[in-house]
Amino acid sequence: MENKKKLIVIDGNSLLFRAYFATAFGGPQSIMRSSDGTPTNAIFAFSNMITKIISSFTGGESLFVGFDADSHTFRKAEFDAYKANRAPCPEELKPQFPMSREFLDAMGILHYEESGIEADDICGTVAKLGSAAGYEVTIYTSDKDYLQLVDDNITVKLTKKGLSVLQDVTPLSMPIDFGFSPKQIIDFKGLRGDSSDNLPGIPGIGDKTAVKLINEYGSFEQIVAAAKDGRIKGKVGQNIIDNEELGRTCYRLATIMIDAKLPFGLQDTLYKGYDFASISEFAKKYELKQFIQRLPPNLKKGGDGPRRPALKKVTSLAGIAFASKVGLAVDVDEATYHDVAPSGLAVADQNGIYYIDIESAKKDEATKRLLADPNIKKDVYDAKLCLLSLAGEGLKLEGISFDLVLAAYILDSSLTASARVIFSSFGVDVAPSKEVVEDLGLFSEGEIELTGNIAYYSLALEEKAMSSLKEIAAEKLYSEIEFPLAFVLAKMEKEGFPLNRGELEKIGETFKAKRDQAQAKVYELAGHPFNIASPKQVATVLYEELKLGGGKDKGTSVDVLKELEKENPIVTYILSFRKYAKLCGTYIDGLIPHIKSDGKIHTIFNQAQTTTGRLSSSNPNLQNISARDEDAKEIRKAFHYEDGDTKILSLDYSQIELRVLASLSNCQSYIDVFNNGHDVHSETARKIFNIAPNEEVPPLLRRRAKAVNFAIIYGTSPFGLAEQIDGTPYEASAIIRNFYSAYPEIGEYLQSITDTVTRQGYVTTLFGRRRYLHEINDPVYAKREAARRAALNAPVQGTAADLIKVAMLKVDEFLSKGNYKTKMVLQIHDELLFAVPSSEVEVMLPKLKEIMENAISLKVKLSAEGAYGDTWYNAKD
DNA sequence: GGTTTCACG
DNA sequence: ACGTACGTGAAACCG
Repeated sequence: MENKKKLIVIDGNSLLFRAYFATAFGGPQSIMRSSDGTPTNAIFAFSNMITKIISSFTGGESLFVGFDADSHTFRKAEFDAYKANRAPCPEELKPQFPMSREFLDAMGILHYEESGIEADDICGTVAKLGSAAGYEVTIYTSDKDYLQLVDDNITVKLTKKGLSVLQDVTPLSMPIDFGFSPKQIIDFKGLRGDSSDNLPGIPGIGDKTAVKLINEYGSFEQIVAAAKDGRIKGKVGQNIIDNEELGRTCYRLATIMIDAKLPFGLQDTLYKGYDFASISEFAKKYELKQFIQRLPPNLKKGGDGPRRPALKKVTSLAGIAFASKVGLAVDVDEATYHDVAPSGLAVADQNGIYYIDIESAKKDEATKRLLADPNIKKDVYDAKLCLLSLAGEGLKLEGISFDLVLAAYILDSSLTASARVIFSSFGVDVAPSKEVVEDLGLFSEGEIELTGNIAYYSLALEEKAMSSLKEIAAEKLYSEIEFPLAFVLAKMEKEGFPLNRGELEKIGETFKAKRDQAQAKVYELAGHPFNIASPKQVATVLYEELKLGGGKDKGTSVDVLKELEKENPIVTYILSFRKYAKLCGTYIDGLIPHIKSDGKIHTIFNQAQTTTGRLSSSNPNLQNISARDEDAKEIRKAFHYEDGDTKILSLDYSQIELRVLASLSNCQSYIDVFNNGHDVHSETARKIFNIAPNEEVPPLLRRRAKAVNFAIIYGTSPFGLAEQIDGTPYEASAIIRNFYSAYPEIGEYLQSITDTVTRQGYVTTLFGRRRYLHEINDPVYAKREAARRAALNAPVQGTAADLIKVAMLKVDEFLSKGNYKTKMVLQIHDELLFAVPSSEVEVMLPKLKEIMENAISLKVKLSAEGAYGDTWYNAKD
């Protein structure tokens, strides 16, 4: 069969309505909006649908969207009640109609509307033009009237549920699904009417009668004739005769025009691709963050964005005269660069982009010289990844001068760490455009082009990024903290942290045994086996079968199950199963594949991930190894060095976030608690519960005070605190009031944060790291409040993150300059772990403690506590 | 791919 | 009257 040209026709009104209601779950108050309150839910779903449709385009397809212009149509002129029963358009949808046209313009998609005729007349005309010209036409709509257009070339895709479930209607499927042929939908509407358009049809005729009559007599006119000559008996026949004209009117109104005069032709519907600058501006304007990622790069029109030279694939860099500063990118998977070798690398300057495969690079003296030459500066995207993935292939890299991902992270920590999104924030698309991929002819070559673009634009954007950093007064945060830290983290990742596989497996055996015991008890008490790992099945057993907690499904989280424990011992066993299953899955079976041939785990420290400035750890995450639960922390015993010499030193900041809060708020009485070496939770308990200095603080009150201190950092709410202290919100708010009267400066400080974020839309840490809270002025109260709490927490959590980063830099400098063998191996937010050979054990603890405590100067003393251990488990007092 | 649960700070 | 702690990553389920 020949390949027919494709034409997609979309009823814009119909789809936008669908898009709105498919995403307006919580009512108008909770729909998605941009930060100025503009509703964007329908646009979000509509644009996703369009990108999904065009994602299958390979070039040469046509695409058209028709809209209603207004309610003045020829149908309304003929029949005053036409569509008179329509519910008014939701207020939140109205502004999204012009936005959808804005979207289509930005995407380069032809759309049209005209006063007097409706979207279906425009779409019908375009579809039939396409059909006549032999196109394979697909119409997207939720309106069944369109079925009259179905022919050998036209398929209608009816939305069934939301926007994702579609029913294909073809000439073959129509009689099966609807009981008549496409043309007969009009006859059907003449008889039956259409309640959504307020067309009454013939009184007394419903779906069944209409289908029956159509099958018996064929068309509306033939049915009228049959009624008149008595072939249709009884009330039905009489009704047809009495309402002949009304039926005929309905018939006419249900007929879609296929000969509307349009000011454009079929050839104008050819989709020529989108302009990246226009569409990224649109996405930015309405804060559609994920949208850019979904854009099919092969449909981007070339020539937009800053110009760049064509990429050349080479097997040697010999003879190429590069500038003294180049852009460099490594073609490697960012999640597995410790294990999986890169495919190649790209080097670029203003005049050229060169890609060399990894095997050639390893053999090429010119490449090795360029990479290792500290005098040839390299601008990169993700220095740590470049450094380590090349090192893994024996390629030395020196002279890294700029890291775009870190600069972008400081400029906006909320951007997702995907290269395409980050570069798009500078107005550049690094995904290769259609022309380029076509020239190369091979899909896999896309990665090569991407690498080349990243190399080129990392260099090209340095100046722009640096001046933006200067504008927000964050160039020091970049150049004195984040950029140098990348090299420290690279060392830590490369060094790794030892984990003994055999011992871990042995610990795993005991966990598995306990898990299986718990499972057996659960099955026994439930009377049958089921999947305890499935929250749904657990809920069925607990609430439906055993009728616990009154038989009402309250969820299956730990808090809920703890409540139900006294009702039935099965709950205890379910909790036990959960715990051991989690340990086996995540910490035994999950960690084993990450142990490399050197007996170590090499995590990845994500430096441009969190919104607050913290690091995160992945592949695997070594920042959440069990520490609280007695059984679970046994796992830490398997982390140790095998040489019988190296000890693990753990040093952690005590109450770092509360100290930061004391300093930021300049609350002298709170500062004094720390500077006098007192226990902050006990002192807080004394203040808020009025405990005399000569009295002991009861453990319960200390626990409650601790919860209060945390509540303050997290953005207090009486309800949330009440939950934590097992009290009432009333009690909790009294306690919070007591706290603020004891430490008034803290209350004033937190209020100032609320004011600041509401006014300027972001908050900053002590080092000028910003966090934007776009939702702070959201019309939805809950979103606004969530943003406010995050804003209260961000300066505290973020300053603590900045602080330990400075400490890490100072520690690294100390260890390097002193030529010590001690290595810094892990960072866990307020804690640093070191591998210390016995020869250095004596000097290290006090020295590192001192460096950490004096890393920066706050209004409050810092304190770091630590201990050595043979294993991670023992590295504490 | 989104949701639930749970490990950490 | 709202709906209720901040920041992460991994595994498993489920549609």
